[in-house]
Amino acid sequence: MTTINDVAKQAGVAPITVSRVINNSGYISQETRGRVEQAISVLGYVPNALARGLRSKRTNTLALVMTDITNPFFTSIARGVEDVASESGFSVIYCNTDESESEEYKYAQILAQKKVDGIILVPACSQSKTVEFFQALDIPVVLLDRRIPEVQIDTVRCDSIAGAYKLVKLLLGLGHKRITMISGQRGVSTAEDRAIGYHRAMTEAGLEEYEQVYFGSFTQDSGYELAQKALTSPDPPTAFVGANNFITIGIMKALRNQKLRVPEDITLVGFDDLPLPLFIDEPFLTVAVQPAYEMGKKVAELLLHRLVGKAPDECQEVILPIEIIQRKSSGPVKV
Amino acid sequence: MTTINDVAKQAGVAPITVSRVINNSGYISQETRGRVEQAISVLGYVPNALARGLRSKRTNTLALVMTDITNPFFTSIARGVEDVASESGFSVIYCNTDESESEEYKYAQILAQKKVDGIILVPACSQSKTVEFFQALDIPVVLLDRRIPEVQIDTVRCDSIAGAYKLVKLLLGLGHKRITMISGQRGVSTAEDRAIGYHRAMTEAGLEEYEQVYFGSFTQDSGYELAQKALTSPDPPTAFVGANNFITIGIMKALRNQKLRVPEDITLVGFDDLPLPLFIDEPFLTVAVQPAYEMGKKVAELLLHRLVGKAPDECQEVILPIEIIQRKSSGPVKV
DNA sequence: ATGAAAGCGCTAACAT
DNA sequence: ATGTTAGCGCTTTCAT
Repeated sequence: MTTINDVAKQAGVAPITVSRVINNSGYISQETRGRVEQAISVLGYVPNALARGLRSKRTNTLALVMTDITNPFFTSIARGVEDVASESGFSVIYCNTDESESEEYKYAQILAQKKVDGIILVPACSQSKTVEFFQALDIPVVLLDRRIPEVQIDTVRCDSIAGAYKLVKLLLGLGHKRITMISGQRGVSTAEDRAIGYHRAMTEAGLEEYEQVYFGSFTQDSGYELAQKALTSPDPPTAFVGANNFITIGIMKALRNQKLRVPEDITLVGFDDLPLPLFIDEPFLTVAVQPAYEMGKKVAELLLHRLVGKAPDECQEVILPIEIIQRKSSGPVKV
Repeated sequence: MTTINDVAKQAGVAPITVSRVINNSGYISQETRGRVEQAISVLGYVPNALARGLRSKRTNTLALVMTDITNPFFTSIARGVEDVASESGFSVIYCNTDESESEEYKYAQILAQKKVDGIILVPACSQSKTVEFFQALDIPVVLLDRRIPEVQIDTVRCDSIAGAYKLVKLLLGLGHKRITMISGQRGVSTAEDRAIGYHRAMTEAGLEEYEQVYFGSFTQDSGYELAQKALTSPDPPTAFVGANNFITIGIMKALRNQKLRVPEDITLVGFDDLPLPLFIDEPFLTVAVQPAYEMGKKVAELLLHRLVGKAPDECQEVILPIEIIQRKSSGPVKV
């Protein structure tokens, strides 16, 4: 294996000079730089990141720990993170926890061992000890998408309460009263907050008696099952709100299954769009859209600022806007 | 930061003894092991993977370099790789090249620097110098999904020629003659092979004069544009074959755009299914399905065997079966 | 069953 | 503008 010493000999300089060339640090004469670059190229030298990291205590690596890498919402986020990180010379390690605390813990161990410089975490649940684990090791962490109450930590997310509130308001405006929300896991802030926003809108409209929220998980299967349950209840809803894209698709399937047409027979709205490349039909769902790519960019920027000490001491909470896109799936209540 | 030396002092042993405990290597008395584990727990010690890798020359890390991480086909592959790797104590670094040779080169540099133990590569093109780059550095590489001619290297893929052949045979059996294939990039084996399989079936049927293959890229946009072109040609096809899932969706959109119903007005088949969670409609496309998850498992197994020297010296080519799933989208030719 | 010494490849700190 | 020295945290090698 070619090392920095081999390059140094080949170029007739000291190893530290080679180091300065490959790091663009310190003063190097044009002439010396040329000789070193020549030697690097001749020998096919590739710096050893392990040695660099061990010595310098920086790996130029971030980690993005997500709960579901198959969800296009997170894929878009990942692109945003990657774009910003790579522009600053950082690489990104992607980890998928599948909403499991134990998987999250497993990755926390690995990432701590690998000495990544910073971590972007979508916590699997609010009780997660992962943040404290990293903070104890002095590894900067930033939360993404979901908040954890009672912990001082940088967070980039959207206002799920407001998003759900607006979505339900829209339904109320269409005359709906029996509105059912199908949400994600209890103990996950986005699932809880969207239920809170729903509750707020319903209460304001004096419709407490019609309130119906099901908690499950952010998957199609869960959405399907809970929608089935709601549909077979004594007083089935005239409108559904899905707390994320997969749940909403699950609800859609349940509706199809019951031969209910959207929006002719029943109304359906949800959180998070699906990207165009995956649609065969024209997009027709009325949705609350979170700016996933921008969330990824923003969270990476925030973390990178932290790393170079450019961020203010107190922790920041960045709330990005949710946009309601009204399409065909939301119709007036049928009588 | 807590190091192995701190743990050693705390436990009253030598650092090497701590090393043996955390690596489960060599002989350790139960009593010593207990004291060391106790010390590790008390101090919250996390081993430094950089130091370990630097010294031991193994990082227990694989890389999976893909061309499009947003494609569910690759997401499934990634799961297969992850499952096998993690079972063997390896972690996986995921890289997305977006079909770009220069991105591929960029990641090659990073991965070589990080000293990953082995690499699974979906080459962006057949002329890629990436394989030689890694081989020169003695880093094991295995190709996935796409082959590179004239290079001796382990490969796990499906038989695209046979898959396309079967798909076209099916169309011929339905009475179609004017069959158009929309394929991916020239110079990518899957794009070329699927065109070859098409050609073979058409030739066998004596339909050379009807042959029409468009090369573009494996994206929805490309599929859309090329399908538009084909539809506005003097002699438009009665059936389309999309060379991957995104292309097929693009074709579908072009058909919608022309108010053509599938399969009543025109037939559409393609490669690679879309996973159920993303479907709102019941799946209705007739497709040639590659066993993505198994491909991922298989390629990871092959690479891990290479790493421990369990694989035979000569390189292996594993060809997994393609399954044709016939659904509603393929109908008889309209007269 | 345990330990001592050395060194992996690099860069921080301090010269010159 | 370039070099010397030392050491990051660990495991290999060789002892005992």
